[in-house]
Amino acid sequence: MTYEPNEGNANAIPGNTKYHNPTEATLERIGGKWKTAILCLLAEQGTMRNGEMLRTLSPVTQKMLTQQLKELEADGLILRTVFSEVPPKVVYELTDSGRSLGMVLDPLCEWGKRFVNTVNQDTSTGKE
Amino acid sequence: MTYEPNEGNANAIPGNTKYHNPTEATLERIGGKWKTAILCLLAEQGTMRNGEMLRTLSPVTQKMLTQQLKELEADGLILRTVFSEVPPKVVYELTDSGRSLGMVLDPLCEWGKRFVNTVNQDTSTGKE
DNA sequence: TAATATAGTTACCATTTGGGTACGTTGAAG
DNA sequence: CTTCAACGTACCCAAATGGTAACTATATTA
Repeated sequence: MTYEPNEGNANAIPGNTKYHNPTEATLERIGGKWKTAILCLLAEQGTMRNGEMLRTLSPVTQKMLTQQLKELEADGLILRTVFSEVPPKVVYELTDSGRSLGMVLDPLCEWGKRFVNTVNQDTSTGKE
Repeated sequence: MTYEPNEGNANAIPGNTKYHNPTEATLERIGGKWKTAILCLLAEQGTMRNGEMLRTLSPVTQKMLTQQLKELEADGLILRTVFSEVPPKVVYELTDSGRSLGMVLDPLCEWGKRFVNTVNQDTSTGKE
């Protein structure tokens, strides 16, 4: 009942050869370099403008921010609203779907804190 | 209380410039292509040998499997036991730390199932 | 003598992801 | 006429990740 493996089980994603289970589908959507940070910010602030995020998430670059926001929007996790003003104004906020991610991001964060406190120090993956 | 952003907050990881929050630390450990599937299998089966996983996770390749298992071991999530026999025998199982990941993988899986059922069809990220 | 089984390793290539720098748009302010 | 603010896009490069095929070791079996 925990992770639900690949093909042939009730949770396999029909017609999808890309993931082996729903877990990977989720990971693919929150896996970008700045995505959890962005989702975090929006969850806390409600709405935010491009410039605000750029400053808050520094040293993210405009390009990376735009890219991550686009992907999150394409996945229906955030809403982008453009105001036809000059200078331009664009506001981002979570959709219901994006808000529902709290349920998964919370445990991720909790585990991360515990992990860092016990195993501690960047054993990570042996890379770098 | 949800995602906990970067630098300067109580959950920032000390001396670590690699992640912005504990969530990313977790993601880095479960983010490999076959890792959730492997953790899944081990959670269900208890212990497994290399060959078993190779068959069960097909079409994973030996190289990828070895690589993912090595990383999981380095991160303290699984235990690798070698029996000095011929032909060789190696057995893998979850550590306590690895077992505790159920808490985070479960919600990931649940969200993935719901996501697929609602937004459905691979909107994914616009790539591919 | 040669094939078998197990659990890898190594070299090499392709794809994906992340990142840097420069440029574009628009109307108002100086 | 030039500059600024706000929000991007285009182009190009580097690093990380995923994947394929060939090679290794050794006791046992045929």
